[in-house]
Amino acid sequence: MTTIDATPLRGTERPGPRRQEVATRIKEYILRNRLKPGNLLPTEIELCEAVGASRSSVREAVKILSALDIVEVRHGHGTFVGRMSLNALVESLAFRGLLSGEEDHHVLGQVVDVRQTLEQGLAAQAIDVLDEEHRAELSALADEMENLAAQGKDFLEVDRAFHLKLMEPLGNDLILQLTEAFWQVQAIVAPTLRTEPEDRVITAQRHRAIVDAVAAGDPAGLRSAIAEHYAPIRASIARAVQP
Amino acid sequence: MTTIDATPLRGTERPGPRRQEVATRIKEYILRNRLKPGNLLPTEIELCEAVGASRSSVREAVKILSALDIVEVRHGHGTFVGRMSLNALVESLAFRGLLSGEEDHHVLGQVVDVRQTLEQGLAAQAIDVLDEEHRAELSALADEMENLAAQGKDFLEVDRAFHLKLMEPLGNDLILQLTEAFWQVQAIVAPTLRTEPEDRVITAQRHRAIVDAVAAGDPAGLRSAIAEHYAPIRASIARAVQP
DNA sequence: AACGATTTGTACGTATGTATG
DNA sequence: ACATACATACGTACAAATCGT
Repeated sequence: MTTIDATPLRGTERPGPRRQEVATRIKEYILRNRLKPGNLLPTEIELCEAVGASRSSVREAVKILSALDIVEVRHGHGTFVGRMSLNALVESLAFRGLLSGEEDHHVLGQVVDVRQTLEQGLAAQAIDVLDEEHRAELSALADEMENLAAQGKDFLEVDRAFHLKLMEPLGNDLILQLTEAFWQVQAIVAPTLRTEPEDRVITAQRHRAIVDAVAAGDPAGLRSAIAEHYAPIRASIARAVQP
Repeated sequence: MTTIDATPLRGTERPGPRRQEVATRIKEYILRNRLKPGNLLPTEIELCEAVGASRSSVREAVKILSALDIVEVRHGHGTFVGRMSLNALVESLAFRGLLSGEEDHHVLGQVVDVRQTLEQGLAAQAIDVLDEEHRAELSALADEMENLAAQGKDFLEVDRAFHLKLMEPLGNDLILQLTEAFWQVQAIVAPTLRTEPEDRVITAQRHRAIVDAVAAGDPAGLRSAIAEHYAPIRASIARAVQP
């Protein structure tokens, strides 16, 4: 049932590198056979025969696709259709941020801009779809932040959960994954800043303000609460540029 | 001057696959030496010696990094620090869209949501920073769209230029690249829809409305003009689900 | 628990294509 | 035209992980 169009790469036509050709064929195979995430792909050797390439080339192509989470390779088991996460975006952006963050942190600042824009832009409709249960969970997370901040501890995971919970009821997977991705990028790049302990207390309070604005059903208030929530990190970035 | 910390991977410690180890080392090398995009990296053979891995592992690692545009390889020339584009996001998201687009087009719909959210959220400040020259260019692009639409032609490139020009004066590289990336994803996935010729005429007119709102300095009008601009593609998606 | 079959991971060798001088 | 340096491609052999018997 090997159906990878075994046309032997007619004649001299060789547009790009071999691995790119192979990667394209594998993607076409997935589309043509309507495979879904988690489905098994042919073995490397079968792919070699099907596409007429060496195993090295096939492997390099598969590694490219796995870096994009289009496929997922499990040692000793097989190659599967990937989960299509935004891992590639995170890795790429995070590295860019680390590279630029040695001097200024302008990439980090841009990430904060995007996060704020998305959350503010979706705030109004978030209020409409947030039910009582969601509001209670957000409030509980804000409580937890305030407790941890009072103890001088950080609350990375709680913060992550908060922002995801805020966007979750919109029912848009992509927005949820972008929220997650940009949060991760900030979590990776931000530690290169020195963070003031009092900033954490302020940040916890600002999350409380967001919850309050949601409960009050006040879109404009929510937008400004979100903006103020990002003020401490912006201040840290500004401090880092001119210390 | 090879400085890739040639610790021979002490003893039995082998957390992940070899290529992941190598990829991490290469990233560390770039960061440690403060390399910038375009700078030359050591040759594959030098990397092999430095990290104590075989050619195959090094190549697979480099291919992963090149898929993320962290490095860029030029045949017969060498390996360089990459341009850090969002190519990985485009490839990953576009494939996801194609995969889901065989039945419904919910991924395409989510991409449209994100594009609209970003543009609406930035519309207000875009008005503030757009100068006369920008407005003239936007107007010229809208003219061009209307002309092409009247002739029944498509205007993909003009549309792309329009949306980039709208976000350009904000001075945020990341937002510009996200605009470009999501546009590309839509351009790749949308052709799987059948597009009505009259939709193009309407879309051209909606771009004109955006220009007018910018010229009038009317943020609320601009936001609704942007929303209406995406109406035709939303309608196409809805038609595709139940034809 | 142990073994073998299957599949991916790593290593090495050789030849070829490509860009630079 | 030639030489050098580099990436590309192929093939083979063996190691490591997973699964079923």
